[in-house]
Amino acid sequence: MNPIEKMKDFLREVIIDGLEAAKNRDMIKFESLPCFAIEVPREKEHGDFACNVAMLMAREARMAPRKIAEILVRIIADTQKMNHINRIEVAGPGFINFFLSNDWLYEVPVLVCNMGEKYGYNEKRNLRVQVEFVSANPTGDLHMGNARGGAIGDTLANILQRAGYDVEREFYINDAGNQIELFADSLEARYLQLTGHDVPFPENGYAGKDVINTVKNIVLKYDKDLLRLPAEERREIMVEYALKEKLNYIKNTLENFGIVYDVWFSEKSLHDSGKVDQVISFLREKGYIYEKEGAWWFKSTLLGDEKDEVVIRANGMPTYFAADIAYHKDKFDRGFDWVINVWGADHHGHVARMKGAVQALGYNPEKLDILLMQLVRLYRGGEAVRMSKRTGTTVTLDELIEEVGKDAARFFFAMRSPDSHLDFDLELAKRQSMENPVYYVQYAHARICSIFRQAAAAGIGMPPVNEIDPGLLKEEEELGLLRKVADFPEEICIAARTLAPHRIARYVLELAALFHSFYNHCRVLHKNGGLQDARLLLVEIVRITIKNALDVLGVAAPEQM
RNA sequence: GUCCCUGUAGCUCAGCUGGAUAGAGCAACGGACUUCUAAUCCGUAGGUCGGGGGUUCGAAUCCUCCCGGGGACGCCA
Repeated sequence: MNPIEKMKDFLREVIIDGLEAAKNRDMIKFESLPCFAIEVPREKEHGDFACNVAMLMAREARMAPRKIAEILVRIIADTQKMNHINRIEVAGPGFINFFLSNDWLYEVPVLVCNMGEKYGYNEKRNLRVQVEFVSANPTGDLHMGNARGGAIGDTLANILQRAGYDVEREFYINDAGNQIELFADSLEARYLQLTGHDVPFPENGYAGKDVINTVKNIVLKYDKDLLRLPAEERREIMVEYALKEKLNYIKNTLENFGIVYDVWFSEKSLHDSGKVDQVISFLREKGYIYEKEGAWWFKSTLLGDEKDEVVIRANGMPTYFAADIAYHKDKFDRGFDWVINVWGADHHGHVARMKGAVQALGYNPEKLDILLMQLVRLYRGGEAVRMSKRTGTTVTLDELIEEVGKDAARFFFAMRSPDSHLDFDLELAKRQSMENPVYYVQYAHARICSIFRQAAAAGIGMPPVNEIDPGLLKEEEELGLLRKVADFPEEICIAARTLAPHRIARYVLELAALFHSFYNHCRVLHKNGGLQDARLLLVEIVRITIKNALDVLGVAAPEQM
């Protein structure tokens, strides 16, 4: 399933057996084994895998690290059968470097071919994880921050699925609270304006043209009929209409961006069902809620936060935070083993009290991970563009997809660490295609497809895998590709563990680079039948891996460019 | 003022739970197409990892203090 992990486990066993043997012979003294690492050295001269155990044991064993390593290496060489291992050496401050024979790499093609589009998936863990992301306000267009959140969240969800988790994608709909009131005010003002009344627009209202368009649709549907209704009723009808339209728009746009959710969760439903009230009562009974200046406060300072937070306003209305507590209770009640929220960094102040609330509710706050993503700053030809729904001066996700393309946009967002502040220059992204490395990767895939087209045209087909001898692949470029392909499942695991979607973008770039290099150095189609078959097999597994990695990123793998 | 992120090659960024001589792309310069797509490859050059101190066998990575950039600190979400 995971060639790298398999090999690491094997070496780990070899080392532990060796250490036990040394202990039994009184050659190295130690009580317990340290938590040592088997890692892949950066330098090729340092072997295929390296181990730091000797350095970690030096203190307890009262022995120089190199000395420990030398004893261990000798014992391993004596007692182990040394299958897979060509040689072991001690290097640097006490690293033990393993040089493997290539036979383990030659097992990779069969594995990849058999797994096909499933290559990259690890064993099931029987753990359910929920990823909530984007959760944009349904009062406006999707902006660049939502785009980044979408790319990061969806890619992360894909990674977790392949790491063996059962994943659900969720969008939290903020269809309640103050902003909806403000949304209603904005709709009301626009409606009255469009039907010939001279009314002022609310100061902090949603001034974007998208709201005007929505109200134009309302006018098309109802004409001036709504004027005859009481304001409250009119507002209700308009909000319902507008939310429906907006959500529809959000859903469609995100689908165009390659994102499909399992669950759309309504904040309003938490209020309507009484779950917000219930959770506040619960916390009140537990002593986490107190009254001050007419409002009810959550005592988050008890749980490590800097300041307490209002949950029920003096006017009796619950805050967004109150609903969010109920929402997270609901998440854990649904039985998720791991809950991940992708939030913009502007919400970071909310993290500590959210975790505190989860703890107060009696759940393990470590099961909640909040992935903060730094904000996107948008530029157009070097000039900063302010992103605000209210002022309406923003580039929407639709426009981004239209201008830059889904694949380039998703790759671009996924390529960078969530922690990096992202300056996105639209002019640059459009003009300089070389700065969209997505083409580089897609081109590798298309090139491989082209080889198979050429082969087919010449009547050449790839024999069944078990009739091919991968051992004929001996060039440095070939071995490097095998090795890189073998890395993929492990790369997925690391990306999942560290919540680092950008690792996959970098991985597939490196894989594509190795392929392009191979392509320029080795011919696939030539006279020698055996080597030709082996190389066809090699590029086939590279193609599968590129395709699968691009799938993780939500980027298409074209067969022709 | 407090908190979060960030500072690595000219530019944009990697660097996994501390590991060996800090990497990639773009830009620059020099090469490679009668041969499976040159949207490619090969080579050269480019660094005080913002700065000081500390922790240890070992620090770009961890701690601390400064300096610079972004963001958050509301009975908004």
